[in-house]
Amino acid sequence: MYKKKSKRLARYAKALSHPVRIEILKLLENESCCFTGDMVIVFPLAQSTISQHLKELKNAGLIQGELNPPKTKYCINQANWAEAKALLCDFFDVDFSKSTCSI
Amino acid sequence: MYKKKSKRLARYAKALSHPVRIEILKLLENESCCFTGDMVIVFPLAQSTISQHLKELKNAGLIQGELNPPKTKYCINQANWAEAKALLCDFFDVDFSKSTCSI
DNA sequence: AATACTAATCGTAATTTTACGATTTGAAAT
DNA sequence: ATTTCAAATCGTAAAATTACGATTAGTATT
Repeated sequence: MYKKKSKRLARYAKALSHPVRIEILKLLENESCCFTGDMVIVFPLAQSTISQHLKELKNAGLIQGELNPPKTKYCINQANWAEAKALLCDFFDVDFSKSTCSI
Repeated sequence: MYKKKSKRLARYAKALSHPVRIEILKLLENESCCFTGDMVIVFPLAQSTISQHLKELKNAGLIQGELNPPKTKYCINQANWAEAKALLCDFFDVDFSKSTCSI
């Protein structure tokens, strides 16, 4: 049907298609890790709604949750994050392999 | 509510959240321009469905249509395309300003 | 004026997304 | 054994997405 790359990219893009999910990921980028409760405080949404968005990010593979009862600690799934970045850079013709060039 | 950047990025990501829209954009990247009819031939979807997807890409600002009756020629909206690229690079910490460094 | 052609729009159905409150789960502390 | 707490799940409603066939619009051509 569609190309594998297109499907994977669309999948990641879908995960990024809601502002709260963008901001959750930004938070995890900065803080490296976060509890669900922290996000419920930060964002003006019900706890169940935040959980739902976290589940979607997890299903898309962008984050992973580590059980730490009664809390859950979330962080970025680095492998898939890197894949998403690579797919997007490829799509937009960004040569990210040179992005560390300092000259 | 949400940060302006997050909303814009989410908007662009949403446009990219369907495989056929990814492939339409790839086609436009390669061919630089395309008629609706070309895409109807390429993709296994009804003409009305393709039109719908083109409308979404147009609403998101990623493409623009030039009336050329009875045909319509679509191409990438370079300004918004650049913005989407910049927002994504910023989000993924890719320094795309250095992407042309050849050393 | 009538016809032909492309593409947009309309109407519709099925599915998915988004959001919420209420309930449940599962481990820790009392 | 109960209670407590965070987080997941359930049930549900409203809205949005995706897809299709049918119709309409608008320009060229005959």
